[in-house]
Amino acid sequence: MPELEKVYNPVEIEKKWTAVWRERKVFTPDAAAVETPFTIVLPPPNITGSLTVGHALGTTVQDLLCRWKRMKGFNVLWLAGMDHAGIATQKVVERALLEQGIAKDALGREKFLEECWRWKEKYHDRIVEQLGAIGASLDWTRETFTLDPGVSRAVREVFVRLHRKGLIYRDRYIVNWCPSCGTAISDEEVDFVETHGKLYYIAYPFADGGGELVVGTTRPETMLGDVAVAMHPGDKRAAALKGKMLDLPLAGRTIPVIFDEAVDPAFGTGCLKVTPGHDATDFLIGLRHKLDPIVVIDREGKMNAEAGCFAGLDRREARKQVLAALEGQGLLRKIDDYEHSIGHHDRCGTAIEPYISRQWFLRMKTLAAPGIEAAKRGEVAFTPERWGNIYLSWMENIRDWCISRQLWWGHRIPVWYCGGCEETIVAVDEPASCPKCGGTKLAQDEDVLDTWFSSWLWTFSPMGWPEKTRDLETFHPTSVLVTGGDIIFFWVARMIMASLEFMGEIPFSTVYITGIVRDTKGRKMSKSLGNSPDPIDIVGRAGADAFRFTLMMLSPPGQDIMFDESKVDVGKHFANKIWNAARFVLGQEVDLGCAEAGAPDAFPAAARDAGSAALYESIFGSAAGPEIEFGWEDRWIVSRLARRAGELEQHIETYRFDEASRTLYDFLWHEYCDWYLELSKASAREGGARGRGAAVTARAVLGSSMILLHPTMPFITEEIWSMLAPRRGVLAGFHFPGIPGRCLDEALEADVAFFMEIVSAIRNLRQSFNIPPGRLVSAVINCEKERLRGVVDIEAEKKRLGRDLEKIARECEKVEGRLKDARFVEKAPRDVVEQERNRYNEMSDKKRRIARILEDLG
RNA sequence: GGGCGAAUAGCUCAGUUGGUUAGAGCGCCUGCCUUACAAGCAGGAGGUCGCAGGUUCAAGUCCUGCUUCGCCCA
Repeated sequence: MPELEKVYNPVEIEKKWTAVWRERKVFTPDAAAVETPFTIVLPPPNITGSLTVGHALGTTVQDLLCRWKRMKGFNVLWLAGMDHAGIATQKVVERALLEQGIAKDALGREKFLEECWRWKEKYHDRIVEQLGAIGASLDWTRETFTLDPGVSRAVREVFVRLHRKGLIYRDRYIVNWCPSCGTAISDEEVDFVETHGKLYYIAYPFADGGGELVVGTTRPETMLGDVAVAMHPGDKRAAALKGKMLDLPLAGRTIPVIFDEAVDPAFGTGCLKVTPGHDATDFLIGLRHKLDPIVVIDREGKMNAEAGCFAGLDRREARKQVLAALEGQGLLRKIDDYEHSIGHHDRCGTAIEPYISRQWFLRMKTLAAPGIEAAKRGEVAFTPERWGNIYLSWMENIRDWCISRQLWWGHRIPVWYCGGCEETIVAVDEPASCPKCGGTKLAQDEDVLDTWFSSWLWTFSPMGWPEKTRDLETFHPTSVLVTGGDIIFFWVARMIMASLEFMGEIPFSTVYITGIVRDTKGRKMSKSLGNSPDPIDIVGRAGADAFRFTLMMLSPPGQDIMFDESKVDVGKHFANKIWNAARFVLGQEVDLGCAEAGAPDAFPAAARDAGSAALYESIFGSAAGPEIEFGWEDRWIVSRLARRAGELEQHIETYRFDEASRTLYDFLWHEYCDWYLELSKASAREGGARGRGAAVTARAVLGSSMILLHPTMPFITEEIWSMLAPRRGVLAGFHFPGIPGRCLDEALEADVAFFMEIVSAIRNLRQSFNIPPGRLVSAVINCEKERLRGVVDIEAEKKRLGRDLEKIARECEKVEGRLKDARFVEKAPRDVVEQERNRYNEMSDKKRRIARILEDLG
């Protein structure tokens, strides 16, 4: 037996097993295998940077499920991959280049893309390293990148099919425009930020000279693009104002007064300036009233020629100058403080500019319908359930998806325009010539697709779709999707729609939504904030197992986690505890006979009936030598093991990873180490048949614990397993039949629980009577005061017992009152009443005992 | 404005369909280097479960209202 370090040192051990697993290809499933498949696709991390603690949480959950299922005998595929993350990556590469003094536009599209690919390689390798460090049992042989040719082909295929169906269209429309990134973005990419702003009241004089209308606006600079002033048709002033024209100040134009239901009569003065070029609501009003938009702000957020003397100004500067000009003309009536939400680009924080431009859109309503049905029928279930409602409410109010982006990094839109006849050609592969005029001057659309337009195919595009592959047949639909609630709209909902549309089946049956990992200030841990420790550093300091265990223990479903690295100590201590238990068990010098090889027949039948021997056989293949005898404590711990194993299974199957880790922790630390191993030391000292019984049990229970714990703490369990059962192969690939049900012994467990209570009581007395730990005491405690005087602080003891007595008397009264209440006896279930009676008897007994001791103490 | 989540020990959190004296880890106090583990062992202190009502034989748990914090949607 090798000498084991006193303190568990994970670094070398983790490195070793990572290599062994890779070498043995434990995590690469065979699509042709007959076992039931279990599939998870890794939410492809963005290659913008390295992973955060939040990723570590999601990865651990997935790994736990995969390892659990693998040991249960499933054919497990956990698919690895990464996302090109269009706008996010383009942004970081742009910034990195700028730091070297290189502008993106000066570099040109080709060169810039080369830079992006270089970036991708670097962070790809980093992420692979990180995932490996936390023990992810991913299948890297099937690894996919969202810009891989196969995926790209799938993306184009999808675009063409949707276009053919009439679901993809191109239109000039008002979109969310990021002036800083210079691209359109989808509604989902806009974050609304509550802002202290102003509401400006501006007077628009009537063109015929009589009076004025005052409009309230938060964006005075857009007035230069006003085309009307709108009021609610029910407004009292409506009749009088019909057909009236207004002079638009600063612009030298006249605009009509119009009436539209969309105006909120209670807001401001009830008069709304209509600016279709720069507001989504106004755009729709403009359409309804056939008013052409006037655009006054350009794509960079500067005023254009339409803005007259304000042309060239930044939109913020323009606001100041417009207000000053209005003030000068005496038209600025009032300024109120005003709290409102302003949309910002979620990637760069720039205030969004509603902007009219020609973009590609995807009609979502028809795609959403089957996705809504699937969730309502329960074919796709969310955990925790409430996320299902969030998904449904979004799906039911779904809007068209703007899928084109004015970026370089991404899937180029598969559309070509003919220079000869202006024909638009939508095709999977680049056409050689125009099918209409035969011209060869074809130019591909300059834009790329939204990143999510490739990730929404993620459950099937990496498996080779649109080809009918063996992988697709075996592993689709996938089993569980593990991800954060923040990308339900971006990703989860769209995957459900894509899979139903193109595969004709759901992408996954369960969506497990993890909590969000926050720092101690409550901020989400993110790359951009830079407030997440690198998982690799935590692993380096505490070990992957400790980190994983802590994450699982800290994450009740649906709750965010306030993470602080000091919390990992729980896991670190636990790993050390396990290590030392193993050190103790493996160090016991007991002759186990044919510990691993040899015939099980060598066992006496009686011994084989005992749970621990049966267990030993089931794990190690055969059992110890002929002479073996088990004690009650052996049967007890085996019974506890069986019970805990059942609880664990229950918890994992219901995604209660916090409960699962607690179960393992309590069992191993308290039941196995604190009670069982301590009890078994006496039997071990006895030696002989009894000693062997204890040793076999200690090993068997440790062995099964390693199996049960492996999905949570893969490295340390693998290491201990390799010492415990060196000929049984790697634990990661071990199929475990489960703990035999006959190991359970309820009566024995109850007896031992009682025994434990007595032992605790004696320890308590011992401590309060200051009896040295080394001294053996008789279990019959004599409380005659004369003998105790001098040894015991009698006053302190009396005080303590007095408190106990008070508490128990109070409780006793409560129970008594309950039992005397006829309504309780009549209405409460029989067993509850019975239980209360027993409690009453027990407590009044205890009350008498304490009172007697107090009396004895004087 | 609508929806959702949270409020339990000094700190971070459990407490699944209402039913023993509300638990854990950390921190704190006391005693122990008991030959697996001081990252440990044994014992202990500490909570009117955010507030106010209600339902019930019985409420941390269910209902209503309110307060504070956080998130999502408009």
